Amino acid sequence: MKSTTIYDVAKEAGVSIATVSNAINGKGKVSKKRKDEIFKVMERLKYQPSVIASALMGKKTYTIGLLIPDVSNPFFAEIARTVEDLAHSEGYSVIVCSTDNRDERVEKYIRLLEQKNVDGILIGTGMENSEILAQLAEKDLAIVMIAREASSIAVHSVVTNDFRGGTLAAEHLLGHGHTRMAVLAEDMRVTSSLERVRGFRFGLFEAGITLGEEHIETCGSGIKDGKRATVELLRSKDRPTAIFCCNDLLAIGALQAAKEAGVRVPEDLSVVGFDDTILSTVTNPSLTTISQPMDQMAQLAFNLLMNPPESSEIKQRIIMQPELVIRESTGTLQ
Amino acid sequence: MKSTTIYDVAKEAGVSIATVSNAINGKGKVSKKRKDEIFKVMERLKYQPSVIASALMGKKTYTIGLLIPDVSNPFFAEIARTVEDLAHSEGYSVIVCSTDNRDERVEKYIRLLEQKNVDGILIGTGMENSEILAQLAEKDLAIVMIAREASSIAVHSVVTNDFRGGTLAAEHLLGHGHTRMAVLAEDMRVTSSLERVRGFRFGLFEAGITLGEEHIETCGSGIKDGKRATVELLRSKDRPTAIFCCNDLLAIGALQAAKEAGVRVPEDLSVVGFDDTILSTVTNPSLTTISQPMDQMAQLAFNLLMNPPESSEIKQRIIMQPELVIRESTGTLQ
DNA sequence: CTGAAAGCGCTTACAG
DNA sequence: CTGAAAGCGCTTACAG
Repeated sequence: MKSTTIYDVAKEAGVSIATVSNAINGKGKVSKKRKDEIFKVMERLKYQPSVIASALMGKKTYTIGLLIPDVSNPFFAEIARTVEDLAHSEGYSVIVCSTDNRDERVEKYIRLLEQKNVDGILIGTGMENSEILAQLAEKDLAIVMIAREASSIAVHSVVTNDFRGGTLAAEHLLGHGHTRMAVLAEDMRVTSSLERVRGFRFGLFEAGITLGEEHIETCGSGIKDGKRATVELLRSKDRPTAIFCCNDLLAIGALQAAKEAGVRVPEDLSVVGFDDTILSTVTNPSLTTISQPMDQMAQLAFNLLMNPPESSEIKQRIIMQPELVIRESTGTLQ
Repeated sequence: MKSTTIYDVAKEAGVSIATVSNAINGKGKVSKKRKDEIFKVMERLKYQPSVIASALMGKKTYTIGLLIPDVSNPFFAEIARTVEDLAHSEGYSVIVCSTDNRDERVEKYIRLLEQKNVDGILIGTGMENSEILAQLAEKDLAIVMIAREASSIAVHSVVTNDFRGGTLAAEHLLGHGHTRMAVLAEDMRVTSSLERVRGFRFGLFEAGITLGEEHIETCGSGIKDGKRATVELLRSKDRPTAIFCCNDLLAIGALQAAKEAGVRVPEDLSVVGFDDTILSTVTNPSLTTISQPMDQMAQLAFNLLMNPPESSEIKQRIIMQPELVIRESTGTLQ
């Protein structure tokens, strides 16, 4: 069943398609009477303008792309939801793209999004090779990075002060008297993770404690990875009394490893996560973690995407402050 | 910067745009030599065909819509990821639509998807008013329901035997000697929840136990809802010794309520969830739950969407079997 | 095997 | 205020 087109309503209303188009878009001048007539016909015929056709004429597609490592990771699922709601309220749809932080996927997705003429891309994924981004930045496609750094490429970005987040974690742990600590870092592609580690290290450094390379475990970013790495740590002779994990998933893995090893949290081991996802409220003990103001970040990023600043040469970089959320997984050694 | 069009490559290759189009689509006959030439030019010019333009000619948009209650709910986030991967591997993008099970949202999203000419819609959301669906079913848009029933409307669907799932939960709990049980049901819009309750009831009935209406709490579908309802239940005089929750989120709420009330799980109270999301592995105690073969379901639903059976009059209804996953939240009363 | 031409459903100057 | 016409970037018969 062919759907009704602008021709159908034009014929039905006894006007030209140009007039119908003008009426719909509030362009040109159309007499009130004609306009009412047209709208009545549109209603009767259940006419819905084709986004495809109007996009072909250089109008928007009312679609944006959201690149994230993985929607099934609660942190990104929450971002996706927020972005989706914002977009929806402005008539946009969002195409979700899980990249697993893999360059081929990033590249393939971006190409797909370009072919579909999306109006903008929100990038919250890490990537090895920023060439892809560099190429993108040269086209006139709107791009905003969210919760990730765009090393050296000129794009707008909304990020959390990850360094500060790491330092917050360090200070909290130091406050509980810990001195032998370890870090679970995500893999090198995610720049935010690196910053967190740096910040953590800096916090310890300020307190006169050095965190050796051997106490930084670079693992994946899932629960299993965190568990595996923690099993290692707990086995070592100078076992740490506290672990800072660069995301909540890793922290949960740490919790599980501790439980299996009979190590009590927080009595024998403190664990700090990052992101403050729903998961951190669900574990037992619940997770002390560093939170980012995700809703605000999504809001700002979306706005930047839709209404880029006039002077397009200057790229904005909005930095949000993280917060320490104290729950049950941290405490003083007993 | 205008992107390169088929005209650019045609001119560059010294052929007509028709020939370029044919070469790309493998239509008509184009001599090997010309074809090679054309592809070389395309590469050089970094030509990417416009999906928009070809969609306007009645071709596919290579985009599908996924309607779910909420991407930030891990169960649906996992579905979204699976669907996304399947779609992506066939060159499709997926527009994720979180409906909160609210009709206005469902309606608005569907309209949006129609205007964008998506090639199909996967529906995993509940809705009060099936009229929307009925209207949709009349158009020639491909639709498949996943993990939700389409009451009385003729559409393809891939569902879990929710009734059986409820019964499995009942049998498991009965096996541990429980007799005073309660149910946390999601709200009425989600038909799957109703089936689960019915199945649970049936299981008890077969064992000669009647589950009164007063032991069925209809709440929302989030953690908070589950917690609130459980607080109520634990307060009642003939407090239940086991609770069957229609999803994992509710079950987690139950766990939290129990913890706060000093009720031990599973010693004093058993809790069974549904869905087997990542959350169920993360709680402490971890959650006994009923799992659905989500990957398979997504796979089947996607196939049905892309390759609907010939005789389009007959709608398929694929039913998957749920499984009991025993973890730590259930046991014999002590 | 290849190209000229029509058309998909819109929007946008441009006349009137 | 309103309409005829061109054009967006493709695909598809139809000739040759």
